Amino acid sequence: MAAYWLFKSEPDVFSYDHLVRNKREGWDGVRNYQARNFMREMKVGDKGIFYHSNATPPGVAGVCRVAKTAEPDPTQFDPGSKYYDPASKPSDPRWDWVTVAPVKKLPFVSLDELKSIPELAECRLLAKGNRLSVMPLTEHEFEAIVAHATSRRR
DNA sequence: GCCAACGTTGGC
DNA sequence: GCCAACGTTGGC
Repeated sequence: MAAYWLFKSEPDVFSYDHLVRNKREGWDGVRNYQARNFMREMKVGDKGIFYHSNATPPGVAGVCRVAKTAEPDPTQFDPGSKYYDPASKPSDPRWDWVTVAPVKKLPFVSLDELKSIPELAECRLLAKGNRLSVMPLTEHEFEAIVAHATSRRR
């Protein structure tokens, strides 16, 4: 059964349009164990909401999918990378990435609008102090976001 | 730029 | 194992 996820990215660094241009991308730089463990649960074909954080305004930009399951994130071994982790050894990698691909760009839904969607009342994204860059969504939450983005008048 | 939230680190 | 210090995230 397919699962649903939310991926955060700062659009100044990597936006949904970048993903569309690149066709697929390793989701690098996750250095949080909880987020990493979620990525390890992902299966090919799982759907994701692509969220722009640290943006003006922040919000949802599109739908993506998991194109490849978790494998070691190579940036952890690259001393020139901002994601370099000297404590991680190739023989025992600490951090993984998954490969994601674009599915459909959505009309932008700002964080303010997300807060108004009743189905998202329990969503971790909207919880105070939430900093997880990768988190699970229920199918219900996923569909509510897509429906909100695509059904409203523009 | 500020600051609240929260994860990680390291001394003890 | 506790907890203070520190770093990062992310909304504003």
